[in-house]
Amino acid sequence: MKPSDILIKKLKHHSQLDSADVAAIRSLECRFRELQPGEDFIRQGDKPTESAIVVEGMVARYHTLANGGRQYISLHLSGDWPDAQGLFLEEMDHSVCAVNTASLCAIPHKDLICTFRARPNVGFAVWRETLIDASIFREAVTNNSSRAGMTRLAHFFSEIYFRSNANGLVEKSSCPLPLSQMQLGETLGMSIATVNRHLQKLRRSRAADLRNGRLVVANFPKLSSIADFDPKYLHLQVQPKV
Amino acid sequence: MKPSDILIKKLKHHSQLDSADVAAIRSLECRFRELQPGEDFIRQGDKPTESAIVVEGMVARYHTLANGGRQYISLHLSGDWPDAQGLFLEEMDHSVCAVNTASLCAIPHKDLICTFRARPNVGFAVWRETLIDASIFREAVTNNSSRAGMTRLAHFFSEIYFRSNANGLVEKSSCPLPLSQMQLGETLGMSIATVNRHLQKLRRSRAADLRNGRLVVANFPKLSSIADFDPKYLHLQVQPKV
DNA sequence: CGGAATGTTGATATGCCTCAACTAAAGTGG
DNA sequence: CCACTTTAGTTGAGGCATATCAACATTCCG
Repeated sequence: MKPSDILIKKLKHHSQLDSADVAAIRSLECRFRELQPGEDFIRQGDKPTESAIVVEGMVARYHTLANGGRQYISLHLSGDWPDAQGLFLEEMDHSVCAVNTASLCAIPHKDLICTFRARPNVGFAVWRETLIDASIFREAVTNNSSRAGMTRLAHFFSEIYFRSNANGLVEKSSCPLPLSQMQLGETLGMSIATVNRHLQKLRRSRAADLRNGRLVVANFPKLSSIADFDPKYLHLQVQPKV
Repeated sequence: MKPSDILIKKLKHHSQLDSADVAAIRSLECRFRELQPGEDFIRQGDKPTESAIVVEGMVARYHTLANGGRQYISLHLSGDWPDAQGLFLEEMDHSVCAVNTASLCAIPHKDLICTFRARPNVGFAVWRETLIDASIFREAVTNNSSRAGMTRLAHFFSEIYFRSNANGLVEKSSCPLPLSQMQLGETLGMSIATVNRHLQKLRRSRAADLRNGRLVVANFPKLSSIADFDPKYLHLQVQPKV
């Protein structure tokens, strides 16, 4: 599948595009880039000149803290647009790195903006994409601020599983999630020990488990109910087959 | 000052608008609405048809939790656009309420979108505004997830003070912040008791204090340093006079 | 095969939550 | 205008969840 087709498919999840819009997207030139696990795509402080779509693998946004630590903000799957947030910003306020081996496809901002001028609907679709991103950030605020450890972990898993399903990445009730427990902790704002203990509890409850870089969801309804998960904030239509 | 002028001023903080753009914004019809303290402007689940600009007072976004509790996501000052996030979303994933008495000015989505089609630059400016919002959400994730209580409170105060200053709301080293300690707790993900204790410590340190609905910042550099605050994520140019 | 990264477990410490009592301030009605 | 009620702020005691630290097991990788 061509990168632009991945993108078109994603945008069509929530937006109407006519054939001219689709053609405009297809005609965008894009620069391929393969990243090694942990490699940065763009850093806090950089001035972005292009935006990238994830073609394969998983990519993460993160903040670097004063003490050198990391706070992961969001994860991005194939078809996601992890730095559309930089489209109209002078300077990156966060970094974007590959979690596992990932390939991205970068489109210059000027080409994008040119397309948005010519075909406002394409701009609106990408704008909507950035708004859904923002909605995911809001949910992360709520999740990390007001849910107990166990619920928080389960909520995070529910979201990843739900989004992976929408992106066609679920196979045999599991999806890729190549995070270490350390990284999980840096995502959820808890220590590695706590992550480990909650993870074991979740495993024993037979709702979900994280094994070999994959999230295995044995019982999604159970997981969602532990998680207090309501997918409305994802603004998607596709529901996982229970 | 006309509502559209407040908006134009805000957008010009970060975007270039030519005279035709300004004229297009000025020509938008807007419906005034006054809200009582605590009153909702729009609720989670509603289907938004218009977007509002804060003219006066303070407005907040929040999530309603399963247990009936609240998580405040962000605060909005005069000139802010607290539900631009709903512009391209079918259904609100959060609510927006007035914190104190507030007046808003609501513009129908269809008029806005029409303007964006005619004058892409206006759309890009508003888009940028929503991206700055998203950047503030990201910082809230980091603040609430990985900073200790004291630092977290100080960071929140620093942000409000900095943004208020950019919006011309600072007078004699203080700005409006009509939140109860309860609401502060629901913003920062801590209990009211903890908020109270940290607040007192901050007061004793003579960096900042919250009195009579105003945030009084006696020593902004000190507050920022307690807060580990770096305003880059706000993507503004205006710095408070120290 | 050796070393590094990751995961697991236990012991201890501590920050924060919960609850409860109390004070202070603000709003309300007689 | 005062008495009453309500709301917000303050303080203390106790307990729990989570952080921290340390040891050890396991897996991964060169």
